[in-house]
Amino acid sequence: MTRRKRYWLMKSEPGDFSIDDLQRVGTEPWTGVRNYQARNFMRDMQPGDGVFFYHSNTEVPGIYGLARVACTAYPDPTQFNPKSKYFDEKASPEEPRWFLVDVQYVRTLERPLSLDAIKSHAEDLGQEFPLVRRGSRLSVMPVTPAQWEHLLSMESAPDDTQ
DNA sequence: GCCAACGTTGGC
DNA sequence: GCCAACGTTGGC
Repeated sequence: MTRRKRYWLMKSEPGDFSIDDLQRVGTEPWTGVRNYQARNFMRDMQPGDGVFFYHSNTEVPGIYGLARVACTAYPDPTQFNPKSKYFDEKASPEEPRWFLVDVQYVRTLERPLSLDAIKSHAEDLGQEFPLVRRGSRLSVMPVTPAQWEHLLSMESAPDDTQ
């Protein structure tokens, strides 16, 4: 069963785990997502899907790199570990609550796409793009092929906002 | 560090 | 099932 490649944006605090960390390790299980909507998106992912790696909670928030989904979703092991800060006492291996995918490094952007720059293209990206919607805290979100192309083109075509 | 926006929890 | 309280996210 194949389907067309999809695209996603995944947020991480660089102090926690940055694109440089991903480059170092190559592939990383995306642990710790504890939001149902974000979890559902991860369950929709398929190997090969494209990922924008977004740095949040940092001096210049924005897209810093590209990654790819490395596997289909499986239970997040941290939910079963009482010592983990992501432990969930209501989850069990028989009935896991939280799922994740492995994310594989592709490349670091030569010029990061700052949130400011992305916002300045909100018109082209469409109002439904969660990242530029006010108050959106979603840490995993879908990106349409058109949005993916547009954001990538911004990397090579710096404009007014840079 | 502040705080607005949002999701979750739990009393009723 | 409502909704107030609380905790978290994340830009600024």
